[in-house]
Amino acid sequence: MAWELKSDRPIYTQLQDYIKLGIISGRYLPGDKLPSVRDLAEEAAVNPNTMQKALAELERLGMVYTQRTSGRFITEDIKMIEDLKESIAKEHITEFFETMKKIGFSIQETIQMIEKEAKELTI
Amino acid sequence: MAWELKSDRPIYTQLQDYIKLGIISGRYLPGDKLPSVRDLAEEAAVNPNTMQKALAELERLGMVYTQRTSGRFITEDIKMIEDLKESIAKEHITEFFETMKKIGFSIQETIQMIEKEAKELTI
Amino acid sequence: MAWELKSDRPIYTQLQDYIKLGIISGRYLPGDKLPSVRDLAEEAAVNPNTMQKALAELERLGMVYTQRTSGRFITEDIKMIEDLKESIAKEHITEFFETMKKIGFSIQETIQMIEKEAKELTI
Amino acid sequence: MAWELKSDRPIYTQLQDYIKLGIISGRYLPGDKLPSVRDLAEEAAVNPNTMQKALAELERLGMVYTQRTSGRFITEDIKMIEDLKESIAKEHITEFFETMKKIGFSIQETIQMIEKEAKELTI
DNA sequence: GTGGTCTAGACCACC
DNA sequence: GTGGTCTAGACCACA
Repeated sequence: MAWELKSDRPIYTQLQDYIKLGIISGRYLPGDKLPSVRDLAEEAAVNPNTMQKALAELERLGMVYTQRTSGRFITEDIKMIEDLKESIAKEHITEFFETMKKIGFSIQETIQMIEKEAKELTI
Repeated sequence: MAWELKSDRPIYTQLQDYIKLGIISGRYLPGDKLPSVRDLAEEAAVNPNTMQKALAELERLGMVYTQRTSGRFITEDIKMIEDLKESIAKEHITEFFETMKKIGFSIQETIQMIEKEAKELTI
Repeated sequence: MAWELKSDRPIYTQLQDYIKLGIISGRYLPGDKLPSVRDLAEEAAVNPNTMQKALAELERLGMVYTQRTSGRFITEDIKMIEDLKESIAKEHITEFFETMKKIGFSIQETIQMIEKEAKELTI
Repeated sequence: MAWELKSDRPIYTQLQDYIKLGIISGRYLPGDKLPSVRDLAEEAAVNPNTMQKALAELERLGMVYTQRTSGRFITEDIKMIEDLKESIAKEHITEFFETMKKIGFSIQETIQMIEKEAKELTI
């Protein structure tokens, strides 16, 4: 994983985003066991407390759950994962449309360009 | 103008991007006079030398040209502006596709989602 | 090295010319490491920023390349060096013909004089 | 005439060079009357005293002579003019060879290049 | 008042 | 120690 952390946003929210991405992209599968907080923290080069905070938040959201003594696991609620995937995608889509609008393209023009670009990418 | 400058990338490149955006979005029209280096620097809250560096680079690219003692002007080469607009749009499209791919959507799925989203936005 | 800097032309362009001369004359060989910006600046008795500006321009032209943290190196593109050598020589030749023309010698007369002078110099 | 004066060499010597050039290039003909010191000074945008100094030196060299009450005239000693022309040309030729040597060309190579260039210029 | 250049001095990331 | 960036402040030519 990348673990590229920027300084203009709280670290723990970025950690959350990376883990969420791991879940929705299928790298972490439903029911899988997550690495330990300590291992994840080391991997991301952050303080374990920061990673702990990120995971606690994800747990509050129901994305992961803890089994005492045996570790943290990815939720098995597939619908929740699908919903998260969709909502994150929508965020990026909205942001993308806004960027294109700033450049000077309407939604229609953006659609046209993206379809054209898609054809070139899938040749 | 926004002039939101982050610290994870050289400021002068960000200034370039903002000015490029101003040109391709039509806020600065071909042949228009740009504010003076000093004014732009004050507006962006950076050192005049930094703004100067950004503008010198844009000049090298042909996006602006200088009339000594009277100021800097936006290029009147409309094709160049259109090309820049398109290349910047393509960059964002490519980046967008990559982001969606990370989330777990193929190009085809992304297209479908974006068309669906576009319909909702244009209702 | 000479580093004789005049005040009727930007210093950084003169620095560029000196370094170019060093490259085409073979004093700096392809792939050689240049002295550090600071050392070159001290040697030429200019501000490091000025030397940096000169080198950045040479880098843009492809005459030198940078390996971050380890230094700047002369291009290994021998053809580029040969081309530069030739173009600089042509500039001087053209300028020389113009000077001779001002004095009142045609190109043919200049050729004759220079051949005569060459014979005397090579006796 | 150009009258481009640099600050890295005494002005009056540069004025001498310009006038010498005028003489050897035939713009001022043997026996011609020179403009007045005042007019020449105004034309060159220098102090009349400076121009006076330049002319006095040329007079000492015999390049010009003064007829009281009627002004300064170009020498009618054609041989002197020819000699001057030749010596100035030789200076430039010598300097040119040195420049080419710095670039990395021998006298022979320089001759070859200059003959080649001359052909292109006289096409 | 405009852009352009230069200096001095500082801080940063990288290895 | 390396290149890279940034700021502050100064001076210049030009019209």
